[in-house]
Amino acid sequence: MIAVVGPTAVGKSDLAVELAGAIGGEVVNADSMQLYRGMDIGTAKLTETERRGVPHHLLDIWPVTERAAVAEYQRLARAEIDRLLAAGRPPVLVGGSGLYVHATLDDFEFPGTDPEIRAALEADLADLGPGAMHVRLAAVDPGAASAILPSNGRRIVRALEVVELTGGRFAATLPGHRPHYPHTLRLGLTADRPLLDERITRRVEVMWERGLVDEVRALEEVGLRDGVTASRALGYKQVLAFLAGDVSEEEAREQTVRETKRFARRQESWFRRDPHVHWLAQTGPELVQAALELAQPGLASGVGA
RNA sequence: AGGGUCGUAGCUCAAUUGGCAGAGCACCGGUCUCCAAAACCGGGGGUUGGGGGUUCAAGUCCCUCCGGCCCUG
Repeated sequence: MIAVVGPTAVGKSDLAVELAGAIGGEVVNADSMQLYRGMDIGTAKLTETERRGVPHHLLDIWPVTERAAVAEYQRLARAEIDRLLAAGRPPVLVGGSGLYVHATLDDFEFPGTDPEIRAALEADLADLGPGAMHVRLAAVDPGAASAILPSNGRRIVRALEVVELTGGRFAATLPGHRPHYPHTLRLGLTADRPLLDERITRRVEVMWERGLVDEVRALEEVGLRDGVTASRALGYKQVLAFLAGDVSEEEAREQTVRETKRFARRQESWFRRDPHVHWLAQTGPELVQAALELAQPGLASGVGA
């Protein structure tokens, strides 16, 4: 199996198609926002033509109203990967959602979740603020409390949920990178800052040209505004603000560019920590060649693993 | 040309009667166990347009030069 990771707009999707085509594999999506049905332009989802006949999995599986869940994704992704491996079709996992990739590729177990407990805790957070919730966490799980900053309401709520649900402690630090799938090549794509920034700017411009605003309008009809996760996606959030009259269209586009650049930086810092990643900075045909050279020995011993 | 007004971080602007030059955004870095395109944290940044003067002390007061804007001719 091959995994292609890296910041947004470096060219992961295209490389994944090239690689899958070259080795007779199939693509598995690891992009949290491409999981949503109808979010095409803003997530830069490859078109049918661009997929060039290579089967893609885990795209368009959730309605925009659904709240995303890593654990659910992990289940789906591993099922898909296992199926492909069994069929002798090397999976090419591609996406920039660090947590999703990590949870799929490495040993990573999520404690459960409970909608009622969660809702109650979120209500408390809204009423009392993160500071008070942090005090509460410190009383039941001092270890988690010391690892989570008092200002980070979201993580505090999750920690309290896990403690309440399991009666145990909340692991507030990520597990190491112990591969769940042996013989997996992790390719990281990078580009120099100025180049990446330019690509991001151009990509956002193209999204507007292709009709992102109309896409968001259509999704608004099916409940995008109520989608806790989807409504916060880059581009979508800004266009929703424009449609609500809070900002001008120009501001919405500029904000999207800025936020996307910041996001790309967070993605890089996430993947940089994974010691298994082989980084590639080439572009064009050289990139595919370099990637394949790394992939071939891995495949020779890894198919069917 | 004369009169007025402004000039402070990359950008927009703060800074009592003269008293340690700051904030937002941008930029850079980090954290991350079910909303992760999320949520959160840290950091570097300045000859206060130039020069001179007054003062223990000048972004602030005085002179001069440069630049922008406004009014008048």
